[in-house]
Amino acid sequence: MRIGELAERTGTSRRLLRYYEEQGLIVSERLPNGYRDYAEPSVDRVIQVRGLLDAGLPTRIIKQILPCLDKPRQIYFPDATPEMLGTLEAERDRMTRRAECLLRNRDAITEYLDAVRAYDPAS
Amino acid sequence: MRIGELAERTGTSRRLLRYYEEQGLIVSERLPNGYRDYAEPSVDRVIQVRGLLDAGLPTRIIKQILPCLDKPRQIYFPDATPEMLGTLEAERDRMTRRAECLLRNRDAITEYLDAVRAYDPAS
DNA sequence: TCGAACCATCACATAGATGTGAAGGTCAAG
DNA sequence: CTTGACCTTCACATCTATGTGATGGTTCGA
Repeated sequence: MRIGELAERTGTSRRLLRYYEEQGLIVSERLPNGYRDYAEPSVDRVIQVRGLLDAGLPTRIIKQILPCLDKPRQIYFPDATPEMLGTLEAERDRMTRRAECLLRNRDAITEYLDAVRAYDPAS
Repeated sequence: MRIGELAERTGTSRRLLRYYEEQGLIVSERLPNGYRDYAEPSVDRVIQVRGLLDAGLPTRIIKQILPCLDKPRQIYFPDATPEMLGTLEAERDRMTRRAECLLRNRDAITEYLDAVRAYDPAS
């Protein structure tokens, strides 16, 4: 598919799709006329990327995480240097802390909303 | 305490503490000489703010969430407009989605690491 | 009293994710 | 053959969170 369709299906501007490609987060083939040509899995990939960006990860880190997400699992073991593995572990832990922070605060919001509703059931 | 101590205890630059105050995320008294004077709870507050910023929330939203986090619970019911409650609900749901995204991807990283380690137990 | 170590405000710079628009190529349908 | 809707690259603008440095006031200990 061309960039317009991918943009529409992922709710992402064309500008950003090109940016993600520039950052190495997605790839595209080129049609004979120079247009970008995306395979079907690009849709999920872009959605993944957007979710991670929205959760505060920079493209630099997302790029390192992406190989972990490819199913069918295609692990290029030789590429997995010890530093790389260390980075992944650190990021994984950081993601856990982030998620905990989000859930903790989310629960506080829920509590707050419940309290307000108990006070004024009309809302 | 003055800004230097708060900075040290929260691992945050003085510059950022002043910025958070400007954004309405923290408050401070002033000493007779004009220096900022922070109460003890500011430490936790700053840590909260940093966690939420790191999880991708903009200061604008964090500011709206903060009143939910004050314990002992001090809910200013008259301030709770219906729009405000709607915003809170929406943000709460967004936080849930963010956390899910983080945990999902974190699990994928863990799987990946396990697979690599199964291949080469040395790492 | 002087210097070091705080503090203040203010302005300018940077980096990352994004928007916008210019200038121009491709293609299909009227 | 022209028009409109795509696409390309490139450059510049914007917003937010941050760094950095200038300029100057306060306080405290040698």
